[in-house]
Amino acid sequence: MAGIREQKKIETRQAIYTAAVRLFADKGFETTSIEDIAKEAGIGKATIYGYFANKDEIFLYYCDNQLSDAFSQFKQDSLEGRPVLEKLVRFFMLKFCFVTQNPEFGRQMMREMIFPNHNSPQAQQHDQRYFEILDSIFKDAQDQGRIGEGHDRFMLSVHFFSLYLGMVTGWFKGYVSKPDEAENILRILFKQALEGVQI
Amino acid sequence: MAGIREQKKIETRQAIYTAAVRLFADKGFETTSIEDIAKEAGIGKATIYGYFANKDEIFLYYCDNQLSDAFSQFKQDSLEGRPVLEKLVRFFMLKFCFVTQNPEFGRQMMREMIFPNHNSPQAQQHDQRYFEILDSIFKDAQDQGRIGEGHDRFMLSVHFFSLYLGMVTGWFKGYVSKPDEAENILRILFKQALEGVQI
DNA sequence: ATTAAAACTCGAACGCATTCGAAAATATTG
DNA sequence: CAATATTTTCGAATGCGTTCGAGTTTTAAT
Repeated sequence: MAGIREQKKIETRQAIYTAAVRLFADKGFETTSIEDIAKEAGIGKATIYGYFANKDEIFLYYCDNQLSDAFSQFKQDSLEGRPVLEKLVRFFMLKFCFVTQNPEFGRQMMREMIFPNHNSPQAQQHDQRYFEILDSIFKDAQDQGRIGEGHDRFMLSVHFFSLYLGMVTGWFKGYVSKPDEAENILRILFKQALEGVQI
Repeated sequence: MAGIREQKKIETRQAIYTAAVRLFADKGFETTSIEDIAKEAGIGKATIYGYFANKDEIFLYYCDNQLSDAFSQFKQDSLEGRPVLEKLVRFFMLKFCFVTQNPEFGRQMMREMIFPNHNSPQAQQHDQRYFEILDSIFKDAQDQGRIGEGHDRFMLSVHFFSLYLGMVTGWFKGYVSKPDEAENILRILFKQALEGVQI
């Protein structure tokens, strides 16, 4: 009988995941232990390691799902004719929402995504989807003659992503405290990048 | 007798620090336990917590010392008449050296400095010194009429620091593998920022 | 010099992520 | 339907960072 095992594997993974999400949301990441998750999911704690490599990966899986939702929401957003600046700000602020909703989650996520301890294929895949969206924004802009064709689109993506990163750092360090302020800083930085600062 | 205690405090702190540096350099950060450090320093492990709040702080203290050296070296460097681009690249590549010398150290440092778990005054102080140097670079540039006076110097600092951050991320994610490449990417990004990408 | 307060020390204990290893569940083969 | 191989499970054990608390040393006050 093929399938009894496969069926259970899927169910168990899902059970772990939903238990984890519930607890993370309820008590936070650091204060939720693997044993808590196991108990909530009704299994032994060692079993979890048959489904996720470590605690961080459960968390990353969650982040990835959340952000995927945000990304697809962005695609549906009709920003067709809007200026590049507007599109970029909108895109990154969408991502930033996730960070502000639960600061502890956000920091943990950034740490894992930006300076990962375990370089998982998960994260790499996430990056790719990320940069695809940015690429499409810049492609439109180049087609419309708003941005020079000579600029490598990947480098443009890296540039604006970096600026976002810098702003988020400021947020976690307490230099930026309100979301409005965050958006404003993003706008200033993006404008600098678009217009240049040199005379 | 005033001083017996103060004297010992300084000695003990130094002993912990040198033991930690020796072991970190020898075996790496994660594989060096607090107990190892205590043994090497000839004290009990709980004693360490009277001198450093946690393991990360010992490490940050080390990073801070290393980078302070690099910074003062930079000031002495005679880049007087050179273009802003050159100064900036030189400054950040100096910092990047530290990252490349021991990748594990570098990642750990970035994690703690950019998305700190414990927001220590240590790190804040470090940031400040950091931005002071950038500020002086931009001040010179504005004085020489190379960069518009209208640009807030702090925002300029944030901008270029962000670009550095983005490059380092690429390094840890494996998209950038050689230091030469790193410098090149930095150049491209900095040029984009200086000249702008908009038409 | 005596003594009470304060600071320091360190082995034991705690909580937690992760690994081990033997037992149980399922699949595969003859 | 055995009998054997493979996977999955989970309590126990490991290792580590950090905290506790009792004992010790130094300081301050009389």
